[in-house]
Amino acid sequence: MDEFELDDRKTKILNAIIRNYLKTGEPVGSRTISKYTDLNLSSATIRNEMADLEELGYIVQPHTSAGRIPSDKGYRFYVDHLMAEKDREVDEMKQFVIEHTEKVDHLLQQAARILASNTNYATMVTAPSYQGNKFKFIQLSCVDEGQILAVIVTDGNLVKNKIIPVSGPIDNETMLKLNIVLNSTLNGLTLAEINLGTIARLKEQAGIHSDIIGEVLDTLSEMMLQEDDIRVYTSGTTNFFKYPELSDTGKASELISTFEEKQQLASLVTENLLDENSTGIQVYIGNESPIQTMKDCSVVTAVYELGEGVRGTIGIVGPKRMDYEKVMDNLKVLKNSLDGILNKPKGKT
Amino acid sequence: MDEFELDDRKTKILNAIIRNYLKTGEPVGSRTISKYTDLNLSSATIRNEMADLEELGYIVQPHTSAGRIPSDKGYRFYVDHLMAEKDREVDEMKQFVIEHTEKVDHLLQQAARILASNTNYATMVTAPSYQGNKFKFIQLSCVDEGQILAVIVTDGNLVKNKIIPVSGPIDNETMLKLNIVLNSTLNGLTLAEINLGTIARLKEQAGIHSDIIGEVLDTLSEMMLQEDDIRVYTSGTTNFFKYPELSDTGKASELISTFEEKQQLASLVTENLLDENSTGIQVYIGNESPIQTMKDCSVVTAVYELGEGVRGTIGIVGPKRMDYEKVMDNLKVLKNSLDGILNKPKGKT
DNA sequence: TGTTAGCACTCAGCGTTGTGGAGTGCTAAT
DNA sequence: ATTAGCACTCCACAACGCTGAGTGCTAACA
Repeated sequence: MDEFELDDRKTKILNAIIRNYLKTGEPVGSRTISKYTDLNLSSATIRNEMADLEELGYIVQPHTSAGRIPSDKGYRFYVDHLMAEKDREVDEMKQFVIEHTEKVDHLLQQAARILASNTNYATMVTAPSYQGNKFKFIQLSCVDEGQILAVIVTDGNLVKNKIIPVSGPIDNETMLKLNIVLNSTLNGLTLAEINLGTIARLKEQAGIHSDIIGEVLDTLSEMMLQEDDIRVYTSGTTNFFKYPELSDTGKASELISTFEEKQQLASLVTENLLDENSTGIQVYIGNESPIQTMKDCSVVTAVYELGEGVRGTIGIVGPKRMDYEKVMDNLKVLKNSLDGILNKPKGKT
Repeated sequence: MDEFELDDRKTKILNAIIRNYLKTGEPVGSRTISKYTDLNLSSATIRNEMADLEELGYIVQPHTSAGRIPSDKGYRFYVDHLMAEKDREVDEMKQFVIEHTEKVDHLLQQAARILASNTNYATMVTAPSYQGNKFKFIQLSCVDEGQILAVIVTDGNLVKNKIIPVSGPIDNETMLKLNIVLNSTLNGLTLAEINLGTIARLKEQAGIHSDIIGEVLDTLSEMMLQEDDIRVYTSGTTNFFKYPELSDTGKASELISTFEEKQQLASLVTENLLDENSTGIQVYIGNESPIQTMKDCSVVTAVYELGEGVRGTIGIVGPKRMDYEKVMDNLKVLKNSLDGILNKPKGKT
């Protein structure tokens, strides 16, 4: 649709402007372009074209008699049409992932850190969530007179536990029975598949201990709408200071706050997790981002899938003039490394 | 020792200087003091005394013809001798804690947040660690052919789990036996009390499945030296920008980075956890802090004890001219609220 | 002897000014 | 359609000078 309003020369000029701006961060003037590009045009000609491009909304002028910088629309055009695909920088990362498969927590924190130091932007990695995950195993045990421990394992081998207070002690036999009932009823179900019918049936079978079942199911549903519990690992938030356009007006510090309040980040990221099975990479430019604080930033996210249904997100937040190619490359590589890591045979000898 | 080199008047003047500086953050001049203090002295006299105080090392001059600001030694004298003890600001916090006892994670994050918004400094709260904690309950279960799940509960109701891969399937009976052996042998022991003898005995009883026992014990010891896994919740790191003496030279951004690398914070805090049973509040001024990044800050920490042996730390990091009274008050209150929370009867009706 | 008033000196902070460079838009020539 | 040239705009930055706050020192005073 849009791309027809740009002829070949305009496209080239726009491309040159953006590339240049991405590098320098300074408004770029007509003279610069007239030298930079292969099509040999004088600065005056460029000026005319730039005036057109500005009218079309692809670039803007911070003030009269300054060069031009890309608008959101300009950036969008760039990532959609102009950007080259590359495949480099694969090595380093791949190794890193393979080596540290033991602890998911550390793995992800590491991932965030490397990504940040690689790109010089702020990064975040959300821990896998239980999206559409099936039950594998549930176990209740008495730890104490008034307390029982519920442990829940899902298909992706994610483990969750909760201590449930009960009114009185429960004998071993009841415990065993409850376990059997729970396991046989719930096994193989996804969280979403538990409905009132299931619950009623469970409670019936549990007899006098239906209250415990209730508690257990509560824990389950807690797991479901666990938005607020999503673990988010961040790194390189101070990178915001490296970009004057962000660090100037205290925006950087707002952004850092946002990164500390991991909840918000989580929300940014969950919508991708749910909506799509698209394995693609999402780019939000400026106001396209759902988080207001980031209206002067670009956000690039990717979904990874550790194991069957166990999904998380990687994200990078930087200035609009971020190096999109590099960022997307990095994301792709990391995503590939993480994908299916749980299903792969362990690296141990 | 030191305090004898200061007569009464010098003490009063030093006190006035520091209090004033804490409020304003500006170097304080002789004239200000001559009006501020009750002892009616002219600015000239004050100047003489200030010259003395400077020679003694309690105050310094940022540059000629500027007022004086407290040195580290001055601050130290202040917190040790001059500071008034108060007991206010108890209300708000107490309530907060009582209401949200469900999830420790959230509780602590909340604690950090409130503390930060209360004090306007950066705060951190470390999650409880298993220091000297006793076993209460251990359970192995088969989740899969090649995998068993080990769940460990400690005295403080902290739950830890790990999935252990095994070579072949294990029948239910063996499982049961292993559980019994583990529980009966380990019950009531602290992590430190497991020695080679215990291990040997366990393995012997386990027979052919001693390898599993080995794995379990590995998990246990992992829990022990879990320094690197200490959870740290931070909040208000951007508060550093509120204090020019920190935000100027990019120190703030270094500090924020330090707060992102939670490991370092953990190390700052663990020494208190281990060394002392002192329930006191620690104050590090400037270079007294073990973390180099914080040489221009003061750090105040307190140890809380959620339950028997389940300890964590609360800490506040701010400029040297922080409001020590307020900070220590807040820490005390929060500490009191957290202390013994696990042992208290639940607030539910 | 301790305290005070007065004076000369220092220095950071701030607003003012002016200059240079980069960039634009427009017009006229090619 | 493209280009060269010119006048204009505006930001960035350095230089300047002023002001206010503060000191140290000396001389007078109780």
